Amino acid sequence: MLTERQLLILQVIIDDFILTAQPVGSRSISKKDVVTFSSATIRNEMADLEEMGFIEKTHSSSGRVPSEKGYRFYVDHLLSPLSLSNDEIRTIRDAFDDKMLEFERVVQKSAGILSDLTNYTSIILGPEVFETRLKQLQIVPLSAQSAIAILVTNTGHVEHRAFNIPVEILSEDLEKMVNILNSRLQGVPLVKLHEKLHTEISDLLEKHTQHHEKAFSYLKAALMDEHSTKLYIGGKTNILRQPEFRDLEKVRSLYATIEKENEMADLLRSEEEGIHVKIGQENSFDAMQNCSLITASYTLGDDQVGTIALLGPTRMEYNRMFSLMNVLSKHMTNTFRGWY
Amino acid sequence: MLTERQLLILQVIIDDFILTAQPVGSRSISKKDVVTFSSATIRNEMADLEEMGFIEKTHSSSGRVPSEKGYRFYVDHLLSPLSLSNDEIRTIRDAFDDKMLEFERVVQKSAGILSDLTNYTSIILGPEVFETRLKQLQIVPLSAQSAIAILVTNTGHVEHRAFNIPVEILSEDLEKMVNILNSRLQGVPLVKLHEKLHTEISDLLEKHTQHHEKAFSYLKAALMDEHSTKLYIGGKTNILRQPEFRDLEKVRSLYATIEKENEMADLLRSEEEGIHVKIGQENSFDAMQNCSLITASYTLGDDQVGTIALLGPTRMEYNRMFSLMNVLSKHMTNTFRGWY
DNA sequence: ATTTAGCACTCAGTTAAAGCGAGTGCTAAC
DNA sequence: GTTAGCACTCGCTTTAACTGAGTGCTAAAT
Repeated sequence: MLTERQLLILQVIIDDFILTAQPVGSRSISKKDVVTFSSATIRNEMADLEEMGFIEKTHSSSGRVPSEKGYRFYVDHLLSPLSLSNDEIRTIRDAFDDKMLEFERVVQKSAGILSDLTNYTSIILGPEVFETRLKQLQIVPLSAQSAIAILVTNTGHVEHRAFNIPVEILSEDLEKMVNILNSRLQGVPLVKLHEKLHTEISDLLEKHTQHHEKAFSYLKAALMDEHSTKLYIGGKTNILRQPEFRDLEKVRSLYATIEKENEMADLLRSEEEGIHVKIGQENSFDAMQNCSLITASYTLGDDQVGTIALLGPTRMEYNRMFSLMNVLSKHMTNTFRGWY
Repeated sequence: MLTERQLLILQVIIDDFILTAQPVGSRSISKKDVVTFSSATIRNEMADLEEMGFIEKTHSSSGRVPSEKGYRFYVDHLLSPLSLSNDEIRTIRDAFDDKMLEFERVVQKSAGILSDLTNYTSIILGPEVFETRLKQLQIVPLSAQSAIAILVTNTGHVEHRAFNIPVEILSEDLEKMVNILNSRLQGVPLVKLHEKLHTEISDLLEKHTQHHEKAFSYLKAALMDEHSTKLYIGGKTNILRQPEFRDLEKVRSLYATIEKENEMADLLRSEEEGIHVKIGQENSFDAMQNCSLITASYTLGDDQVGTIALLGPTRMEYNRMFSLMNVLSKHMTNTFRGWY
């Protein structure tokens, strides 16, 4: 177990390193006024802390740098909650002040705020689509040969897709069909739309002419695209600000990782509710070796959970980040509350 | 005026530098088998070319590097048209093979292809919205208090916006209003929508109850957002591949410039039809000092003109880029042909 | 038994000097 | 007009010396 003094020293080292990104030496620790003992004593303690694996040297005669184990301990035990500055509070409040009524806008804005306030890269994952249901289907004819199918969900999400109208189909037929589909499919969860379409199709075909078959297949193709959960990313170029990413190769590989939308989404999805951190190696991706990923959950409606995440170097201002993400996720949840 | 030999030497220097990014020396030029004369002769000629401002030294005893004037001359007079490789042709053809019916998709895909094929950053500007007209307005009620306004244009573009329904308004009223608006506004150019709304408003108010006023103002707010021409950017991170952007500060400032959507859009908009290059200083932005911007126009419908652009270091493979952008813009124009 | 002062040692980083090599400009011969 | 030859330039790379922040260890002080 760590003594009080070791705890203090570890805290000072990590705080200092987070601020300066420079290895911390015994002398600079002894200069802090919370520290009353000499640099020699600190050196002894540091040797112990190093043996226990909380800190490391970058070379034999360098100051100490937190190890991942050190960060983990820091996050778990040494984090003093930090209250946000007035500026930060104001920024967030103002952003949520003007009534936003669309999920996309809220999320986009949140991602922007988070990355601006932190200088890291923010990633927001929408909630699972399990619960999203079809609200209405609409067809807007553009010309004799083409039309746009518009799909509106109960969450206010709108998807649309242009498609060709086979020549033999009249616009009244199309309209009739949409009416039927609407009456049958309203309230159906999007994920079940495909299967439902298949079961409904037989009814429709019996009742109507063969022309419907073709129009229907077109319409289906138009609507059955991906309803995948999208990732919203903010402050991508902030990565370039971090001294640990001086190396372009690292930046490149990190970008490559972030851009794998599916894998990123899976990663975020797998997080539990509440605020969590994955430090360095705890992240599965190689390119994230020197990164920490802080995740927090927000709630949309009663039970749909989404994730906001912050990607930065392991040397992050964890306590400020925690406060920020906490406040932001609450704002998001509040904004969404009672929407559906 | 330049002699044949000087032209040849200039050509070889620029071709070589484009390939290697290294200053080109007289000896390496003399080794090419199109070159029959000795390095000493070449040195003399290079001295002349330098005096005329077509090439430069990076230091007193270095090989030569093309100056911006050199690039300009090269682009204007020395460019041998290059036919694309089969791979490139296939990539483009395949991409345009599956019938895309939405402007956004086509443009997004084109930007992707262009940046993938070139390893530079592609920027595509949509056509002016002058001609875009309202096709249909629709309201989908989500709940008693909220609804989504959907606006479809004759170009198949869909915009939507959620808005609150004031308590005193019934959904029938809303519906009635949308019907009226549709009958009045169909075919109105989007840019005139705002003014038109103001002239129509008096009619409406006379004919109907005061409640409409409030609903109308909400609806108006929902629809009157920006219909600004969007920029589609592809291969942003390709910038990092270029050796001239080893310096993170340059990358940062270039990103900052690109992300100023409005200024970028203005820049592209100001280009004339056809293919053009702006080399280095010819670009107004400071951050683009070492960059060239190649622009090409495409046509949508009969007269709406948009711009595709390629941003890279001045040391670009101009001839390949010209061919690519030529082919791509034609493909785009073809795809759009007869849509509206 | 801790704590601390003192000192030898380590090592990244900086500076300075030396050597290398790609390239030039000039001159004199072809 | 062209070319071979040669002295010269200058960015790079290597090597060596120096600096300074920092360590570990020992012995004295508390």
